Amino acid sequence: MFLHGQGELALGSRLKAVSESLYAAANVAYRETGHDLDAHWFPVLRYLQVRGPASVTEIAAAIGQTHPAVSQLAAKLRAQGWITRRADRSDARRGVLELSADAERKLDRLGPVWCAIRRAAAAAAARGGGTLLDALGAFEADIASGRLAADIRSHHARLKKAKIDIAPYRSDWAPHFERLNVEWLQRWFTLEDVDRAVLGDPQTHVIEPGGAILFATLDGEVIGTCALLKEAPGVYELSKMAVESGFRGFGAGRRLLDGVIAEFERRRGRTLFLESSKRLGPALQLYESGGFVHHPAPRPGSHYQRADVYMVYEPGKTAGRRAKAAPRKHLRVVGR
Amino acid sequence: MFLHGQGELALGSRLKAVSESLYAAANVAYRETGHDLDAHWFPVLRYLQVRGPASVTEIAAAIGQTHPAVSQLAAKLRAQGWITRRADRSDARRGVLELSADAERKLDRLGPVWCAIRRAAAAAAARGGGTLLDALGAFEADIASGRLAADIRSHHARLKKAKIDIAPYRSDWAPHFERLNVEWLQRWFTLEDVDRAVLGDPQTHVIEPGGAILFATLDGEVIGTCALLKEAPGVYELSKMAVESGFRGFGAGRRLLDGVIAEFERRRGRTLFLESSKRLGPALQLYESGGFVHHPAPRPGSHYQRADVYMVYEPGKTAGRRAKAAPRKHLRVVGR
DNA sequence: CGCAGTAACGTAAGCACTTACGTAATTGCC
DNA sequence: GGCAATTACGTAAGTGCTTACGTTACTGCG
Repeated sequence: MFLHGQGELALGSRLKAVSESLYAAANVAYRETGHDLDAHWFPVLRYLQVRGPASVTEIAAAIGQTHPAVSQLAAKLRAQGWITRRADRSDARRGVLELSADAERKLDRLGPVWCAIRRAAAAAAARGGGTLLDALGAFEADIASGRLAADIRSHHARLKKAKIDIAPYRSDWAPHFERLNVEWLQRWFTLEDVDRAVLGDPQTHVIEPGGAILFATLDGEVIGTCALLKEAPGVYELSKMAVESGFRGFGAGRRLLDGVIAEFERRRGRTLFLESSKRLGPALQLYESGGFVHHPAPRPGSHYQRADVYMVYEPGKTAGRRAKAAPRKHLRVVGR
Repeated sequence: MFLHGQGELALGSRLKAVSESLYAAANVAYRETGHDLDAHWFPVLRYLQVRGPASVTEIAAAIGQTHPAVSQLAAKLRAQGWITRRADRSDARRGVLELSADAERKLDRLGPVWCAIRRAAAAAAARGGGTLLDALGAFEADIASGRLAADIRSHHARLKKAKIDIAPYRSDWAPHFERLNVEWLQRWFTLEDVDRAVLGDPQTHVIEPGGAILFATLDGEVIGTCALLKEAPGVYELSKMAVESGFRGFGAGRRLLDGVIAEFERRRGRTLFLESSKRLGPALQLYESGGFVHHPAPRPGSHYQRADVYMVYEPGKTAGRRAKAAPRKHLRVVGR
C-alpha cells in the first residue's frame, strides 16, 4: 500500500483505518457469538459496568471523549433499554446513568468474547515486533487476511469449551489479586487502609500468617480470586472474593468458595467467618448456599467500615446449596 | 485514563483518538510554518505528487479509502485550485486528477515540515518501546503533554536553519539512491532494466568502474542524489539525478550538479554528457545553467528508451548560470 | 446576600469518512 | 456483434465523533 512508504507521515490515516477495522472485527465477533451490541458502546458500557452509575461528564472525562458524544450515545442506549437515567439529588444539573438489570446481565456474560478479542489483538500487535509502525503493519496484514477475525473465533471457541480451574497462590499473580479486588472495591465502596495493605502485599499479609489465596482461571486467564485469612489460631476469615465482571455467572464464585472452605478444613480450623455488606445481594446468596449463616450482631472489632453483614460457616447448612444451584444449570453449560 | 486499564479491548477507541490528535498536531505545524493545507489531504496530495496524475479509483485503492471519499475530497480540492481534472481520452468514464502548478510548487516546499513531523512521531513511538500498547501510551502522553507539538516545532526550526551538504557515496545509503530514483522514474517513465541494475547494486555498477555517487543531505536527512558514470576512459555520464519531492527548490539539484562536475574534473575527464527527456523542463534548465549544451543529434547507442535529449558539458558555458540563479535568491534563503 | 463565573448538559451543525445506489462507459464471452 | 457483467465515479444518506452555543443550576467571593 502506498501509505506504508510514507512512514510516520501517514500514521494518522493508518491508525484511523485500523481503528475502524478493529471495531468491525469486534462487531463480527459479537454478532457471531449472539451478543447484540456495538463495539462503539464499549467504553461507556464497560465504564458503567466496572465503576457503577456515573454522570455524563464523568464518563466523558474517563474515556477521553467529549460530553456530547457520551450524551448522544446515552440517549441511544436509553432508548434501547441498556441504561437508565435518574436525577442526581445533590445536583439538579447532573443525571446519573446506570446499567439496566438486563444490560448488567448481558455484560456479565461477555468475558469470553472480550478475552478472545484481546488475545487476538495482542497476538497481532506482537507479530510486528519492535516499533509502532511494524506493529501497525502486522495489524493491517492480519486484518486484511482475515487472520484477526479467525483468531478471535478460535480463541472464543477455546474459552467457551474451557472449564474453570482453581489454582493456589502464585506470587506472579499477586497483581491479579489486587486488580480484581480493587475493581469492585472502587465500585461499591472505597479502598480502606486494611485493603491497601493486604492487596499490596498478599505474601506477608495472607500467605505467611498461615492463610491462603485461590485463583479461578479459564483457559489460563485469571478471572477470579478469594482469600482465606488466618485471624487467630483456629479462626479464619473468608475475604477478598472477586470475580471479574464479564465472567460472572460461570460458577467461578461457587468454585472459589468451595476451594476456600476446603483450605479451611485442611487446616482443621474451628471458626470460619466473613464480613460483607447488604448491598452485595448475589454474593450473600452465594455465601448462604455455601453453608454460611447470618449472625445477628455485627462482629465486634471489625476492621472494615463497610461491613454490615457478619456470617459464620456451619458445615451442616449446605442443604440449600443444591436447590439454589439448580436454576443455574443452563449457565454452567454455557460456561463450559 | 480508564481505557488504559482495558488493554487491547480499548485499542479501537485509543487508535482513533490518537489518529485525530495526530491530524491536529500536523495541522498546527502546517499553520505555524505558513502552509495552508489540511492534514487530511495528505494521502491524496502526496500520491499525486509522487506518482503523478491519477484517477479517483486508482488513488482510492492506493490510499486504502473508498472512492467516494476521494471523489468528495477531489471536488473540494478542485474548488480550491489544488488539483485539476481532465478527461481520460482512452476511457470516458475515468477522469485524470492532476496537481495544479501552484500546488506542485507548494508541496515541493513541504519537505522540512514533513520531516519534522516524521521525526517527532518516530521519537514518540520509540519512547514506548516494546509493544503496540506501550508505543500508543507513549504517543498519548506526548500528545497530552504537548511534547509532540514542541518536538515538531524544534525539528522544523533545525531543518530550516540547516544547510544542504553534499556527501560522497556510503554503502549504507544505497537504499536512498534506489528510493529517490525509483520515485521519479515510476512517475515520469518506467523502470528500465538498465535502471534496475544500476540502482540495485550501485557499488559494482557505478563506484567500482571508476564513477561516483553523491548525496545531498539536510540535517542528516538524505534528500537527493546524483551519479557520475564512467562510460569509457575519459568519458563520463551524469545520471540518476533525483531530489526528493518536498525538498525541491532548496538548491540541492544545483549543489549535486556542481559536485558531480567537480568529480568529473578531479578525474581529469575529457567528455561529460547526459541524457534526459524534454518532459523534464526544470531539470533541463538546471543542466543548461550548469554548463551543459544541447547536442543536435540523439546520442548514438543510448541505453535509455526515454532519452530524447542529449547534452554535453562545455566548461566555458557557465555564464548563464548566474543570471538563472538570481531569481532563486529568496528560495535559497528559505532553504537555509 | 447577590451576582459574576463556572459546571453540567442538551441540541445543532459540521466533518471525514462510510455504505447504498444509480448511471454511463467498457469489457468479456458465446 | 450483441448483450450481460463489470468498472468508474458521482450523489445521497448515514455514522460517530467533533465544535459551537444556549440553558439551567451551582459555587465562591465581595
